[in-house]
Parts: sequence; C-alpha cells; structure tokens
Amino acid sequence: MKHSRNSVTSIEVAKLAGVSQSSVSRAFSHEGPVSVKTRRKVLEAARKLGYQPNAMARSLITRRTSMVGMVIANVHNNPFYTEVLDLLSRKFQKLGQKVMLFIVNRDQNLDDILPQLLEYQVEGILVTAATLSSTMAEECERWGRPVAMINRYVPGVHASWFCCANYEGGKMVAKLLLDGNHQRPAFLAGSEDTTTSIDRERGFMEILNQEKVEALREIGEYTYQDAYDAAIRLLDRKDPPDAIFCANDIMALGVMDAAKNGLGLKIPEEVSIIGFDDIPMSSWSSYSLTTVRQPIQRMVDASVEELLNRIENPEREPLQEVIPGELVIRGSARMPGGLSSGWVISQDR
Amino acid sequence: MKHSRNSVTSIEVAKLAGVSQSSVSRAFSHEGPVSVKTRRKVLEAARKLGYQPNAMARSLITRRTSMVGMVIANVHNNPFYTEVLDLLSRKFQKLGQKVMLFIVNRDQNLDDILPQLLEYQVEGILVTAATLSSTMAEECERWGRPVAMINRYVPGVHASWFCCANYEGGKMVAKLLLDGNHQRPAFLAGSEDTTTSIDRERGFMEILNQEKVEALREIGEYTYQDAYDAAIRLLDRKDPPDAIFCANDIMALGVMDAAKNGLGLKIPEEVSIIGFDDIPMSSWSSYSLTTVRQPIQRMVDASVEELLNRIENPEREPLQEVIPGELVIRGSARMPGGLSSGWVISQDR
DNA sequence: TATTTTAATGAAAACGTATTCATAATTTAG
DNA sequence: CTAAATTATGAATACGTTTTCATTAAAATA
Repeated sequence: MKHSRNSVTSIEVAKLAGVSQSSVSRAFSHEGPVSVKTRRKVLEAARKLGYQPNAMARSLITRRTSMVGMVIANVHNNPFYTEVLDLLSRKFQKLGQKVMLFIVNRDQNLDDILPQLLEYQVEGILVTAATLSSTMAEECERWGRPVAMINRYVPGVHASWFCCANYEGGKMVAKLLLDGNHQRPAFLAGSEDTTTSIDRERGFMEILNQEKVEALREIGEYTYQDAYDAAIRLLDRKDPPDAIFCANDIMALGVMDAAKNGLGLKIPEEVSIIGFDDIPMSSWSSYSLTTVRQPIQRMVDASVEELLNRIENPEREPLQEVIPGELVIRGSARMPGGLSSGWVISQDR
Repeated sequence: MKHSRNSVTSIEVAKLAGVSQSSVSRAFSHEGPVSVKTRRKVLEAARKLGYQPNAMARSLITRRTSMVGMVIANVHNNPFYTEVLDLLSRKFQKLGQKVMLFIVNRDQNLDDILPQLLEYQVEGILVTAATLSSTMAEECERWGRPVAMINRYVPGVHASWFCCANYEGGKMVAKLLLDGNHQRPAFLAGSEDTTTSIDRERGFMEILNQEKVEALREIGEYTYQDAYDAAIRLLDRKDPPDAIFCANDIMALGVMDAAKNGLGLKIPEEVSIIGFDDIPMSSWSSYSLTTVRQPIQRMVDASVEELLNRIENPEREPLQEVIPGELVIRGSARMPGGLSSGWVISQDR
C-alpha cells in the first residue's frame, strides 16, 4: 500500500464503499441523516484507504476554516510571553481551533504579516506583545476578522483587548516603596513605545508625585543585559537610588545581578528591587523577587473566549477589560512593618 | 465601504477591471503572460475592492499549501525549546512557509494531532522535544508528508532528524570532571524516556566506567523544582557527591540554588555543577554555569532546510545528523589546571 | 506588405468537499 | 393494508482559485 501524495478522496471512498460521495461526506460530518449501515461501510472503506477529509476543500464550501492567527513578539527574551504563547496555543487547541503562528519583533511592522493571515482565511487574529496599527486593525475588523490583543491596546480602535492593570500596578509598587521608607526610587523603563511600560511608569510616578518624591529614570529595552548595564549606571552615581522598580521581571533580575554580583550591594538592605510579571524564575531562591503578578490565565482565557465569541457573533461589539494583578511579596524589597515574604496583595481598584 | 465576511473574489475584480477572471489570476500569480496594462488594471481594481486571493482555493488546485506543521513540547519549562521555537518559526517565515503550531506535553501521544495536520494538508512536519511513534512517522512519510525531528530520533524510522551529540557531550563532561580531580560524581537524569537524557548519561557513564569511578544517580524530570529537591536528597547524604552533571541547564540551575541557598554549599569549591543546553540564564552572573552548548542555530537551519528539501524532492532519502556541541567553561565546576572561565571547547569526534 | 512567430487573452475544466433538491426507501399513522 | 410522514440516498451544483487550450492580438521576420 504505497501512496503518492495525498490522492485519496471521498469519491474513491464512495466507490469502495459502494455509496455516493454525498454519503461519505455525511458520514464524516456529524450532521445530516445517514443510516448506521452506510456509516459503517464508509468508515470501513475510509480506514482501508487511509482517507482524511481535505480541510481546504471543506473550508471553501463551508466558509469556515477553524483557523486563527496568532502574532506574538518577545517570546525569546521574556518568559512571560513564552507562557502566554503556551497557554494560548493549548486553549485554542482544546477549543478545536488550529493556530497559524507568526513570531515577530516587538517593533516589527505587521503590514506584511496580515495579508498572509487573510489569504489563509484565519477567522480571527490574536496579537500579543506586538502592536497592530490602528488602520490595520480596522482593516481586519472591517473584513469580519475580529482582532483581540493581550497587553496592548490602540486608543479608539475597534478591537478587543485585555490588559493587566498596569497603571494600578505601578501605583501599588510606589505605595509599597514609600511605606517601606524608601527615599530615592528609580524607574527602569522597558521600550519607550510600549503601553505596558508607559502605564506602569505613569501609575508609579502618580503616587510619587503626590508625595513630592522625585525619581531617577533609566531605560532597559526589556532585556536582561540592558537592564544590567542601566543598573550599573544608576547605582554607580554618587546619589544612587535606594529602590528600583523595573518595567518587567527579566530586567529586574538583571538589576539584581548587577547590584549583588556587579557592585556587591546587599538586597534589599542597600537597594530594593521590584519587578513586574512574576515569571517562574522570580520565585527561585537566588532571586526571590518581589513583583506584580500578571493575571496570565485570566487574560488568556478571556481573550480566547472573546475572540471565538466574536467570530461566531460578528455583530457583537468588541470587549475590553483591564484585569487587576497582585503584588507578590518576596525578599527583594524592604517592607513596611507587618508585611513579610509570602504575602500576596490584590489590587484595590 | 462595509464588507460582510470576505466576499470579494477574483471574479468581482475581473468585472471591475474589465478583464477575464483568468487574467486576474495571472496578474496575481507571478507566472503566466500578462501585459503590463492589464496587470495595472487588475491591481488597481483589486486595491479598490481590497481583494486577497483565497489560499484555500489555490491550494486545492495547485496541491500546495506552503504550510508546515510544527509540534513542540517543553516550551514553557525549558528556555532552550523556546529559543528553538522562535528560530524555527522565523526561519520558516523567511522561507515563505506558514506554520501551524501544536504545543504538546513531552509525553503526550500525537495520535490526535496528526490527523489534524494531515487534514489541513501541511506539506511537512517538524517535531521538537516530543516523540512521534514510529508507526505514526511511517504513516506520514508514506503519505508523502516528510517528517523532521530535532533532538529526538526513532531507531529505524524513515524520517530526518538532527540531534546534538549528546553521547559525546556526556563524555566531555565526564572527562572534564575527572581531570578536575572529582572523586564522586552524580548524574541527574531528565525524563527516563527521552533519548537526550539517556544518551547524555550513556556518554557520561562510559568514561566513568573506563576509569572505574562509580556515580550516584537521581531523576529530575527536567524541571527546576524536581531538580532542586533531588539535589537536596543527593547533597544531604553522608557521602554526598562532589560533582553533579545535570541532563539540562534548567535542572542545573535548580541544583545550584539547592546547593548554594538551600544547603549553604560553596560552588564549585564544595560541589561542581555542570549542565547541558547553554540557555541564556546560564551565563548570568548569579549562576555562571559550566555547560555543554547545543548547536541550536545549526540544528534549526539543518532541519528546516532538510524538511523543505524533502518536500520538493519526495524521492530523496531522509537525512540524519549528529551535530557536535561545545563545552562552555564558566565558574560552576572546578577545572583542571590551565582551564579557566571563558574557554569554549569543541568536541573531538 | 505578407507571413511566421510570439505574446496575451478568455472560456472552460478541475481541485475535493458540503449542501440542496428530488427521489427512493422506510417507518408511522390511520 | 393503505396512506402519510419521515428518513436515507444520489445527482448535481457551488466554493474560488489555477491551468489548459484554443483563439486573437501583437511583434518579428522575410
């Protein structure tokens, strides 16, 4: 039984089973009336020939593909998005969706990706850690291809999105630092053009400004090494900060290594460090990073369900949601009295 | 200009442009003779209507999809495979292939994944860190869907694969430890059913047996936490090992944390630790892990190129290759004289 | 200019399925 | 036991392309 390419079609199965092609189709699609007898004959013949229905042909007639596009950035340098990718992919699988994957750079233009997704008739598009221009997003939506984003939003655009409460998270961190008697905080930004970094910083500065506390600032481009270098610059000043809030965990780990191993500082006695994400490594004993945990499972569940929902109900208005994170207290920041490692503090919103 | 679903077809474009549907097709597929004048007219009309060719319909007639299936495991708990995923995805993209992604568990049976891949007419399948049963692999190959694996092989199966030289890597580590005067080595296995762990251990034990050195053994299931716990068990014995070779880096980091922070041991003075992979975190200053670097870029390039090659030339015999890794000397293992951190030692094969 | 060669075009067929519609077989009701 | 309702079936069509083939237009040659 040697086959050339995938030549076996429903017609051959029909022939072998002694029924019409229509019956083969009906036996496979679980709809339509088929007698148990013919179904049995068909499945038997199909098994013998190794028949697989051709999804391309089917999609042509049903106008459904059960495929979604997934565009994701930052997957290699931020374990948080690795986990998002993993959870998204599994969730789609569980719900019977095929995933067409595109891994891009954070700042990459998606103009050349989208046409490919549309050509292949994905029924919806999920974008994470990358930004879809508003015209592109509108374009998709106008074509009846809903778009959902995780941790990214475009003001005024007609698309679904689900973000961690970045602004509120930044506020929580600022409060925690002030309550812990820090005098001279610093913020280590990610990329200047990401809403996540911007919003976290805005919340952070909001509280500091209220209390008339000034903050130092550096940029780390969301990478360990950049953060390491930035931390050295910060901590080597004659007026170094006594706390550094980093726009994400991977940078916080770089900052911790710079402080501990690079400059021999004690954490948190000489400098407190706080991150954002709560990636697995943050809980490892070498770091024990105090951080803001993103509600990753809820963000994934919500965005997937919303996307599929909008695929089924194209007229429905896109949903947007800001989901609160939680402050995870570990050992990398000096605490106000009464708080110690192990506490998890939910946001008050 | 409000569209319902994607209703605009080449026929409508033809109508607007005042040409035949065939000419529209020819204007878009870069083959076939078209005058510049009609091409211009067609593209203009297509732009106006926002026309996108339907890849499903095309694939039906061309019998090509430019889609490959990618099955990958361990992506969330091993950064090595995150990087593999990233590089694979980008490489396929660059070569014009669409990627249909399936993320699975390491030990998950692929019997329910494969039919989906075949239904969707992927032209080839790339499997990483998961194992395709030999019958399944043969099945694919018989249907003209070539299979390529990274870091996994099934003896005697008709498929391409590319592995790091795990066996030789294990030997290098054993030699290094013996030359560094270690008396009592241990091996921390990954999952018992993975060839990677098995082969690394085989090479390691081969050298130790030659020198009549006995080794302790534990199992870590490839996770940080399991490795941490296993390390405590090993190091808390009354006859603890003076060196631990771990089947991958993520486990080695867990072992380091257990030794350093859990038991207060000095690395490498009291215990040497060596890993396998060379993930980014291994070079971070908190760890500085001596490890065997997998030739990840070469493995990715080779497997992708081989897969596409076999798609174009179905008669070609599958290629298999064992690609040597390199020993990366950092600070987590006592060195024989003359070797110090920063050395990279290629395998002698 | 007449003739041959080449390029451009449109009509029609094909890809493999789902679905509609008419018909045949079966079951249920009367 | 017949009539009516229901269920099962097959023939034919449609989905949106690419491709073949015959034809026409244009260019190159004589």
